[in-house]
Order: sequence, then structure tokens, then C-alpha cells
Amino acid sequence: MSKFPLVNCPNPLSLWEKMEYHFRDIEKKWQERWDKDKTFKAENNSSKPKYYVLDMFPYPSGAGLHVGHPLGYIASDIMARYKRHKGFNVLHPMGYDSFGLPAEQYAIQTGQHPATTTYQNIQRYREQLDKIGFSFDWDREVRTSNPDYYKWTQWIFIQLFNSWYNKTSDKAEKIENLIAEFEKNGNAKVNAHCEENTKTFSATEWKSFSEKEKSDVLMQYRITYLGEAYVNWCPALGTVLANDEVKDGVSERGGHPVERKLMKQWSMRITAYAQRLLDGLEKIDWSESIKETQRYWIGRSEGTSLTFSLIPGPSPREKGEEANLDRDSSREKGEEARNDENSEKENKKKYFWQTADPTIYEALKQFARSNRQPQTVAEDKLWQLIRNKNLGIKFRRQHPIGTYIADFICLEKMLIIEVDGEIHEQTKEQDEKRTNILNSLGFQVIRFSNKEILNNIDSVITKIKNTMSSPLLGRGVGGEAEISVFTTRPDTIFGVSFVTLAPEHELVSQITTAEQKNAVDDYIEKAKNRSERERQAEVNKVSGVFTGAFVEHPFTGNKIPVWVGDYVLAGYGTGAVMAVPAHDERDFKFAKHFNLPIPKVIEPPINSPLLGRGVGGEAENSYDEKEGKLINSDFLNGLEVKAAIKKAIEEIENKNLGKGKINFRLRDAVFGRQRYWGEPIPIYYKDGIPHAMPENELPLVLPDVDKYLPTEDGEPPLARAKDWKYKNQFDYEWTTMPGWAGSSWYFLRYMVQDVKHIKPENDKAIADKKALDYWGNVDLYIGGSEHGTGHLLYVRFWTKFLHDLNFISVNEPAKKLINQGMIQGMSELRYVPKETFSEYSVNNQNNHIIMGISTNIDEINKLIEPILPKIEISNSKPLGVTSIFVSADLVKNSNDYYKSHVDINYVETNTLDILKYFKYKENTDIEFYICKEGCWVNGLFYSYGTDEKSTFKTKSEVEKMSKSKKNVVTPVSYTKENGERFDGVVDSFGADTLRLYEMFLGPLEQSKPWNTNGITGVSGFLKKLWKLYTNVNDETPNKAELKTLHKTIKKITEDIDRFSFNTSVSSFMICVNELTELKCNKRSILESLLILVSPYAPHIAEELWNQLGHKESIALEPFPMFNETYLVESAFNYPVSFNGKTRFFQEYDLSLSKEDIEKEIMSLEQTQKYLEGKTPKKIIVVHNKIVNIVV
RNA sequence: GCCCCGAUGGCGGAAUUGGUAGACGCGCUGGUCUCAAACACCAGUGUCUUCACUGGCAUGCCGGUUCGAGUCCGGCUCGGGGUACCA
Repeated sequence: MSKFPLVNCPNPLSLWEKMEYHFRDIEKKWQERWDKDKTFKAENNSSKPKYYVLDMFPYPSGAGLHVGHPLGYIASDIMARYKRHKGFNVLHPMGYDSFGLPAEQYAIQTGQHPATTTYQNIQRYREQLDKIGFSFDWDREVRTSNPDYYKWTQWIFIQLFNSWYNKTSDKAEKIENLIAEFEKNGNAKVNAHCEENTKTFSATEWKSFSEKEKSDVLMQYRITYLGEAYVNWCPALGTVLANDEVKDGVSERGGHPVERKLMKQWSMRITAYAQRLLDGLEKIDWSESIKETQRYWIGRSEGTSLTFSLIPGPSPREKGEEANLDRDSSREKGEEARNDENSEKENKKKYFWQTADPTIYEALKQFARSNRQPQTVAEDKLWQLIRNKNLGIKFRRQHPIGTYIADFICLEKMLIIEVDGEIHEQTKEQDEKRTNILNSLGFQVIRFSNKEILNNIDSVITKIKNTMSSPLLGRGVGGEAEISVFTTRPDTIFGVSFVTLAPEHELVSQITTAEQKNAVDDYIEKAKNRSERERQAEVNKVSGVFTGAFVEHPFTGNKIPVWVGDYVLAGYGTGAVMAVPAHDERDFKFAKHFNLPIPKVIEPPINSPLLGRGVGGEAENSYDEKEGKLINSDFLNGLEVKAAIKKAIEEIENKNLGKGKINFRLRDAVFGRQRYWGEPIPIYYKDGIPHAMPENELPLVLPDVDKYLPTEDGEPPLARAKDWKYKNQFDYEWTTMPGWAGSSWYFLRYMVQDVKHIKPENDKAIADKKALDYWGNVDLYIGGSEHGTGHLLYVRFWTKFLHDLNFISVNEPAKKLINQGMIQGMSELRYVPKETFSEYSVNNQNNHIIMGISTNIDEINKLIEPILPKIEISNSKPLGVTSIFVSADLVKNSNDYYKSHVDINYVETNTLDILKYFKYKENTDIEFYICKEGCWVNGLFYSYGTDEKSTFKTKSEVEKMSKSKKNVVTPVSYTKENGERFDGVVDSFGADTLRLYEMFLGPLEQSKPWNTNGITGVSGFLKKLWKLYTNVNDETPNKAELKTLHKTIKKITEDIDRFSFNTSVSSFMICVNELTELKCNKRSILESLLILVSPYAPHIAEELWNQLGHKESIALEPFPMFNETYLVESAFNYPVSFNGKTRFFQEYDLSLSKEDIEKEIMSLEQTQKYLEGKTPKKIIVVHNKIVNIVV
């Protein structure tokens, strides 16, 4: 007997009404029930196996959801519900990445606190999400902008600050261990991933360091550190951006220009993890494209370092003399001087302190002597510290140089120190000139103000020391200067014809000869000011300048010129390259441009299509392939490239010229943002030394500010916060964390049960150790591929770090990752004529309108002309630039037009609803819509003659779905402020239909345009499904019904396991079609079917399940088991093909052997017909598959 | 430029290991129901040939492997995404 309550209803009409599928009521009812019963609560203590399925953190933007967002959520929700049926304890949480730029930009514009708008946006998101029926455990919801969440983000920051990377153990360790080692042995034995130029010190030295010095040293080791780096500075946003936040030279959010700037910034030593991040990719099941993107981003390359020694130039004294005594001295003289090394050395020994211009020396001497007496306090303070070889080398004061007198000078190092008083600001220009001249004499000049010396003498001395330790300083006097390069092609060493330095390379200013000084300075200045965007736009434009210096080829001893070129990047390798133009495309272009020699050292293989490449000056291209034999290369001659690389590295190492080395493209991540709406960095400054806050004082709550803008001094907004000081006296760090901070560990926070209601006193860790161990990492992570080099790399980095310090047991955040494809929008475009900018004026009732738009397309002119006098423009409308649009059916050559987006809500099958458009039009422009029979102006139609009203046609294009393209389709209805209503799929067809349809569109990972055309198909399917359940009985199912069911079980299970959700929707349709055909209304079949459907269309499943008499939710019902026996067939209808072409079908019992079938087939009349009397060469019988006869 | 992915009817797509190409849905055509429309239901629908039977051609293009290729291999074309001088 059926438990269906309405079967015996006496009134057939009301029965029919009740039987109707009312998705609105059903969906609302079950969404409320799930929420109330906490149906999808995940348990931290469970004997069940766990399954963790996670969606990428959404940023709750003001625009709300569009149909692309739920795509991934629906897929993950199906997975979550399926796994519950399969007996797993499923963790399926949702939360918000709620710090970020858009909310802050909005706050700047409106003055509203970003927390307010963020809260509103979240509310809206939540309402929309709820309407789609997701099975999230909302008690675990997190928001990165909540103090109880970012408390732990700050805590992780402190752990990173208090850690260093030990290369020997290959993991992060606590900084205390490092300090202990420093105290015991200094840093000589420490094998750390740290700053390149870290100096060696002993334990005694360490102990003698001041607190500031110790802090500076540790900063070179800390995993999060304050360091100077070139950053992407965005002046419009007033902040720095990470590499992955910059696209095409403009900021990803907002599209503002970005430039390079050297700044002191909090950074993360992610580079320490480069190799592990690379290796880890092998062990995770992520999409190949993401892995590939990460591999490329990490950019490992094996090669070798190699040192070129500088050939000493003429001594500075000589240069000085040349410059002063013989200004016209020709280049040849310089060459001679360089070649005659012996005499030069003698000169140096005899006269090197005689640096003054001899013509005015006597006068200068007097002046200098008198100057030495009355020193300022600052000058004296500095002098006491550097005199008498206190810094290990002799300094002189008030020493005449050329026509100047230097404050302090170290002649051996060619270093001048100048001390400026308060007048400095006014005399800036003079000082610069003076510096330039001193530079051109070969001296380096560093300047300090009196104030600096008096207030911070330590850093002054450090700066002097650092400058002096630069290897190039004093070259030609006593120091041995070297340029180190990194190369992956040491085999081409004999093809080196020049060396190129990055413009930012520290040696550039020091090695440049006087003759080239101006040219080099100009070039560097230009390179510096070129924005990142220009640099990218001009990738193929060669630029560079000769420094005048030469290095010696380490094997041939040849003189090799040193150039500066911005194709060399300062941040990669050593910032210098050995240029092998014949075998490197970039070097080749450079050499061609500046007419430098292109010696060929590799002969491509005989059969190579690139044979002609890389040969001398006539060649069009370099030969970059790693194949061929070495020529003109001394000991490498005759070797294959790969062998030559090995051999070359050996030789280089033997001669102590360099070492085999691995370089990474990956850079440390800049962490500080000059913004308000982010996590405060838990650091305060005491005597200029940064200190981490004690962990037990977290969170450091984001303070209120009066404005969300930088201060007048250019400090970040947090500098505005009143009385915001640690212990009321120490300044906090004013920058905040970037968007990726909170999202780099959120998957761990979801492991806290009931995180929304946890009491602060119970909140003792990022999550319970037991919970962390139980949930481990994410089993399935679904999100967009745009996070490939940002979030997905950083979250792996932090996971590995937390693992190193034993906070968590896993070292990857997610085992499997799927990128859902983008759902593109169908944009509607209006044609706008381009051509020249001819002005068109309309004189009408004293209103003079300038149409700032091209109208010189004759046809348009002709069309508009007769109606212009008729057009009435209301006086209340402000005059402005007028736009002209041309209907698509009038457009002959689309190249004559620009295209302008129009909101798709006003367009139906390429026809613009002009009246509706003008009703809600938001701008005040006067717009002309030119159609075949007339012209629409601001909602009124002006006919060219006939009375016919004609329509305005648009052009459709598939594009990214975005607000700016006005092609956004929302899943949920909404009403705009102006009263305009937009219907969403959920409201017109129901959430179950939306869920099924989004899956039905195509493979999850593929991009596809959104088109509602097919939605009636899935909607109809649900109605058909509903109908199946009208007269359910308890009869025993027959063979056909069981076959249909089990075929479906098999298919659905396989489909879910390979994330092929589109094909399962098809299978459901087939199943329902077949059961309808069979008139099946048997309980055992239909109940199983409901469970199969429930992950996809949960509301209808719950409702029917309930109507079948079940009290419990369907959510935890065991998934139906597939039984092979129902699908076993006794016979198979073989397709019989001849030479691979199917001709007819023949059924045979499956027990028949291949030989029997062969015999049977040959006896058939049809076979003989297709054989046309010939004897078959071969007969192939594949059991249960096919028969093929080869003729 | 480099890397990754893709290309199948009018459209979205299916074909999981090489074995009946075009499942399922949309759209379209015809029909039933209806005063009519919508809904629902039934039938047809790759293309060319033919009244029909039949046959030919068909998975971006060219070639190969195989009894048999949408699927494997080589070369190209086009489209989408990522990336940007990484030595």
C-alpha cells in the first residue's frame, strides 16, 4: 500500500494541484529545515573516515554573486553530499576573505568604515548562497577581518619572524637555536637561507655587537624580515603590490599604473622554500596547468657562477690629469695608458695622494689647512671614529681633489665622505654638480647630514664600512675587481663577446670610465624612470650603453667590454650576464643593435632546420638550441653541448672561477601594504629596533582612523591612529598585511568545531592539535586557476612552514585541486563610428550641442541630416558630449567602428529595448541611436520619412563575465535602487534546476559561455522526475527496471569519481525517461533513484523522500550499491563491419566462441553480399564488441 | 616569443581502455490536445544523393601507425588561458 498521503483524495483537481512540483515552497522549507537541524554539521570526533572538501575563499564584493561563482560551489557540494552518502564524515565549510582593496577604495570615496560595507556584502552573499541549497557547516564560518581570526594570522607572522631556514636540516627552525649558535661559534658554520651579503663573524664579535647590530644581523636570517627591495609601487593606490597583483604593468584591482621603487618592506623569505615547493608538486593531484604555472613561476635553472676580473683602467690620478691638463686627450692615449701597466703601477706608488689640480694646488692647500681647524661637532665625532685607521684603513680630512676640498677621504678606496650642514637643502644643486665631478675623477662620494651623524652614528659607520667592502672600490689602486655572472650555458664561454650589467647593478657607477660617465648616468636615469609598463611594452626595443670598462676573458685573456642594458634584470642571478650573442636571442639582438662581434661556437646538427643561425654578422637569428657540436672553443671543441656544459663547469671549478649553482626565478614576497583594511602587523619599534609583540597580547586590533588615506608625510593610514602605541610609548608598524595573508592558512581554521561560538579563553591554537591531525589537509579543493601563482603558492609555503615547526602534520594544503572553468558572459555591443573627430553642431531653440564624435562617415551624415532640425533636447538636460550609436544591421565594415557595451538586461535577441533603456539610463549624455528608418534620441523616435519605427540591433560577443562589460547574469533575483528588477534563475526555475543546469552545461574544468537557452530541458526533467512519484507502490521490480537503475548507479558513481558532473545529469535524464517508459512506480527503485539524485538536486530529493514516509533527512542515507548481475546480458548485437565500415548488425549468444561467430557470420547471406564474391583476408572478432571482415 | 588547454551537427555537449561517431538537452520541422496560445505528449532532425531503397562524405587541416583512429604518432592552422627579456 502506498504511503503517499494524497492518493485517495476525492477531488481530482485538487489532487492535481497538490501533485504539481512547487519548487519555491519545497526549497524554502528544506533550506530552513537543514539550518535548524544542523544537518550538515561536521564532527571533530568521529569514527567515520574524513573527507574535506573546500571551495576557494570568496571575496565578498559589492556586486554579489554571478552565475560563475556557484559553479565550483555546486560541484563541491555534490561531492560533499555524495561522500556523506558514502559514509564519510564530511567537512564542507565556507567563509570570507574579507580584508582587501575594494572595500577600502569604497571607504575612501564614501568615508564609510570598510567593516560596515564588508559586513553588508557578506550578508548579501550569504542570502544568495542560502538560496542555492549548499550543505555548508555554517558554524565553522570564518572571516579574515575578524580579530578572533586575524589574531592567529598575526601569531603565524610572529612564528615566521622568529624563525630562520636551516639548509642543512632543510627546514625552518626557531631563531633561538640560531642565536645560541652565534653565541657559541659565530655564523661561520651556519648553513642558512639568508641575505647574500651576510658577513662572517665570530662568537666574540657577536657578543660585542650592539643590540641594533644584533637585530640587523638576525634580520638577514628571519623568514619574515624587514628588507630593502625593488617593489611594484602603485602611486594611485598608494601601496606596493605583489608580482601576481600586477598584470600588464597595471594593478590587477583597479588597473592603475605601477612603477619600480626601492623601499624598505616587510617581506617573506619564500625563496627558502623554492626547491620544496617545486618538489611537492610531484606528489599532489593538481591540474597540470596549475602545476606548470607554479613550476614556471618558481623557475629553477641549473648553471654556474663565473667570475670575470676587471682590467684595471687608468689610475684616477691620471684620469684627473687627463681631465684637467689634457682635456682633448684622445682615446688612443687612454688605451696606451691601460696597456702600459708597469709604468702605471709606478705612477700609482709615487703620486697617488697628489690629487689636486696642480694649477690651483697652492691656494687649495692654504684653504684646506685653515678648514681643518674649526670642525663642527658632527664632523669631529665622525673623525674620531675613522681617524688613525680605526676602520682598518687610512682616512684623510680636508684633502684637495681636483679643484675641490673633500671633507674626508680614503685614497686607497677612492672614497669621499662629505658632511652637510643645514644649508644642504639650498645647495643641493651645487652638491650634485660637485659629486658628479668627483665621480668623474673616479671617486665615490657618500654624504651624511650633521643630524644623521649626531643621532645615528652606528648606521653611518655601518654604511661607510659596507661601501668600503664593495669589491670594486679602489680598483686600479690596490683592490682586485670582479664581475660575477650566472649562466646556464657555460659551454658557450668561448662565444662571449661582451658582459652586460643591469642598470641597477652596484658596480656600474664604480667601473664606468670618466669618458662614459655622462652617457651611463643618462641611461640609468632613463631606465629608472621608465615605468614597468613601458618596459614591458618595449620588450623588443634594445637599449644600453658602454661603460668604458673591460674585463678579462677567464680562458683566453681577451679584453671584453662591459655594457649596461636593461634587458638584464637586477633581481635575477647576479644582475650581470656573459653575453653570447651567437647563441642567445637577447644577447644577439643587443649585439646586432650595437654592432658587437657575434662569434659562433656551436655547429648545429647537420639535419637541423636552424643550421644557418648564429653565424657571424650576416645571421638573422641566434642559435639557442642545446644541440650540436662545439667549435672555436679550445678544450671544448668537438664535444656535444651537454658534455661541453659538464666539462666547462669542471674547468671553471678547477680554476676557481665559479661554482655549479642553481638559481630560482621566484622572489621573496613583499608582505607590507601601505593600506588600512588589512591585518595589523604585530611589530613595534623600540629605539629603531623592530620587536614582535608577545603572543599572549594578540590580537593587535586594527585601530580606527579619521581618514583612510596616507598622512601628509606619505605614511600609511595607520599612522593616523590616535594614541596607538605599544605600552603607550612605542610606535607600531604602520603597514598592514596583504590580502593573501589570511587566506594562506584558513583551511586550518575550519578545523575548529563551532568556531563562531568559541570563547576567547578556550582559543589556544590555530586549531586543536587533535582536530588538525584528524582532518589533515583538504581532500578536494575547487577554485579558479587565476590563483595559480598567488594564493596557491603562498598557502603551500605557509603549510610547509607550519609543518616544519610541528604545528601541523601535513606539508601540502590540498591533495587534489580542480579548476572550474570560467563562465563567460554574452556581451551586447553597440557600434560607435570612429574615423576622425569632426565636430557637428546642432542648432535648435538656442541650444547648441557639440557632438564630440566622428560623423564623417558619409552615410551616417546623410541619415541624420534630415532629422536634425526636428530633434528636441530638453532644457533641463545638461549639455555634454553626445554619443552616436549605429544599429548593427547598418554596419558594413566593422573596422570603422568602436564597440561600446550595453547592459544585457535591455537586449533581447540582439534588439535593444530603447524605451526600457532610456527609462533607467544613468548617465546624462545625449545619445543618438541611428537605425534604418530613423533615429532615436533620448527615447524619442525621429523618422527619416516613413512612419515605420525601426529597431536598434546590437552585436553579441562572448567575453569574461564582469560588471564592466555589463553582461553579468545573477543566479538570484534582485532589485536595483531605481526599482528595476532582474530575475535570477533560482527565482524563475528553482535552485535544483540551477544546480543541475550549471552542471549540465559542460565539463567542470572547461570555460563556457552562459546561455539560458537549454534550461527548460533540466527544468522539464525535474517535473518528469516528480511525476514518477505519483503512485508509488511496494511491488517487486522487474528485470528491466532493475537494469535501468543499476546502469544508472554504475554511471553516476563513475561520473562523480572522475568529476564528470555533466554526464551524470544526462544519465539521470535517461534513467527517468526509461522508468517513465516502463511506467515504473515501485518504491525500491524510486527510493534508490532519489538517493542518487539527492547530491545534485537536494531539495526535490528531500521532499519526495519525506513524502515517501521517511522522517529522517535523505542526506545520510547510504548510497545504493551497484549490482553487476542486473546488467549481465546473454547475447550481444554485433556490428558487422567490412574494412572498418559498419554494414549490418547480427545478434549472437555471448557463450559463442570467436570461431563459432566467424563461421556463423560467413554463412550469412548479407555477408556474401558485401564480399562481392571475394575471399576475406582476415576476420577479426572482438568478444562483446565488434566483428570486422577485411577484404 | 614561450608554456598549457582546446577544436565533434544550427547550439551546449557525449563517446571512460583504439571497436556502432553524434548519447542527453536545446533549437528547428510535422502531428495530437486546445476556440486559441502556453504547457504536455508523439514523430523526425549531421550532410550530400535518392520518391524510396541504397550509397557517398563527415570529429579544424595534411600525413602516418592499425583489421579498425574523434581517441595513438609527426607536421601545420585557428581559438582560449597563463607568462613576459629569468641568462
